[in-house]
Amino acid sequence: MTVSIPSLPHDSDHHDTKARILEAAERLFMEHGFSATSLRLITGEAKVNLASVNYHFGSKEALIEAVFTRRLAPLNRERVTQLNLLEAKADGNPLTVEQIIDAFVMSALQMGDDHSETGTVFLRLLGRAFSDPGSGVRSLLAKQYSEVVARFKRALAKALPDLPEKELVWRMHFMFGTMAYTNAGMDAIQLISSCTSANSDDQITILKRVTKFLVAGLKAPE
Amino acid sequence: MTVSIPSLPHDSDHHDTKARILEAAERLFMEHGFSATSLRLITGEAKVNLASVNYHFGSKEALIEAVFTRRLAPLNRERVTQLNLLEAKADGNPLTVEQIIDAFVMSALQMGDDHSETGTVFLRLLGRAFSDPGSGVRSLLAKQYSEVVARFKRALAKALPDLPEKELVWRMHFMFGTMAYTNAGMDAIQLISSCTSANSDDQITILKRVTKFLVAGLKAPE
DNA sequence: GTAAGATTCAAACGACTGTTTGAAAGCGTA
DNA sequence: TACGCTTTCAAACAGTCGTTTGAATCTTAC
Repeated sequence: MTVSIPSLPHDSDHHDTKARILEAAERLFMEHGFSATSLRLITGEAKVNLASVNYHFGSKEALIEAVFTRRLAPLNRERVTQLNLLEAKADGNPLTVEQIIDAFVMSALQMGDDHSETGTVFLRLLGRAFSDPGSGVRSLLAKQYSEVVARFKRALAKALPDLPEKELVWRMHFMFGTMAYTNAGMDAIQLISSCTSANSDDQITILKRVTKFLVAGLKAPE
Repeated sequence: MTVSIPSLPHDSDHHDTKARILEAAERLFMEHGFSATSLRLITGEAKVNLASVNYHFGSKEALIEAVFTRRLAPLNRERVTQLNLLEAKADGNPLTVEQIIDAFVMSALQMGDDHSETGTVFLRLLGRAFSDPGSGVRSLLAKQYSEVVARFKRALAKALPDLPEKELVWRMHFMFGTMAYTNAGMDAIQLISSCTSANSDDQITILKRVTKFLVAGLKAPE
């Protein structure tokens, strides 16, 4: 069906079918949500046959899981690595809350840079998924996040020795909420800004802002 | 089709069709999302005929809007009222950030009490809607929120005179994110709490926690 | 070359979607 | 009772959904 060039030299921009499905799905899931994104839309955008998603992934549900595991696993591995690095450098001394949150937030940024534009797309998708009720997405996220969350909880407990555990758990919950929403609705900032002056900032500035916000919230006096 | 009692005395628990649709829709939208909730599921749960939703509301999209406007308008009116009350009592003196956030957060709680259980259902639904990409839900929320957001932004700017406007806008953005996520994922707290000790708190305790978190974030030093 | 296996393709499957229809039923009023 | 109006109802509409199928095509190795 390719009319213009019968056989371009299987060069760049031609990923294999599987990867093209993953990329199109990632972006479209972010734009329209999971249940509102049809396989026909995905395969149409990826320029692959409809049946190939079932051939390569088995089902739509499995495709959703594949979209997440592809990016989430490396991201959370990086986060734990960064935290380990910090603690090794601190040599027993407790880290500051700033350092810990920085390790968590900025790892996401690095992933964003690694994969250029597609990384930020995934970050927003991640925010969406956290509040998506359907299917097994939530339980999948729980599994993928349980390790890194436990790790950061331990570090934060050491940095905030006077904060009861229950209080810490809730504040981490709020923290995840802020991040999820910030990622998901980066474009929705216009909802609350009458002037459009806030849009000109790049992602790193925004992440520094959210870090400052989160650190203050976590350190709030009892 | 009602087998047990042919004609119960059209007494309590029989709202009119319109209200029963709204209540069933509110709960099911929260549980499964918007596009994943079919009209047949709603009308089945509400025990009304399938066609009645198109008869009373016109379309599914219009039903979604009706679900929101029914609760959001009074809620935001209450928020503005509370803020006006505080400023009148302060007699020209600037309010504290605590007072302002309290007015915003606790108004939601009052609505939760007014309608008993259904209020909290709507609060979670609201969180969902904020990150729902599909349809015109977002733009509807923008319209419903624009007034109250502008009002609280003005109050916060007076309470935080040293904070640049752009910074304030972003911190309000984070604040909305935290609240949306807290409402949406109250059940998802188990994601990050290995022990299930945190679930026993009632809603007012949680809201006091989130208020403390938000106030600290908003007052974070530049 | 041919055969075997992996992959793509167009077409169709049954199930489900939101919406429409026209008749049936309820209901207040004259 | 008979009327007009509102509301309910079962049935069907056209369309989309995820998935399956079997043949066509590509790839690799002998």
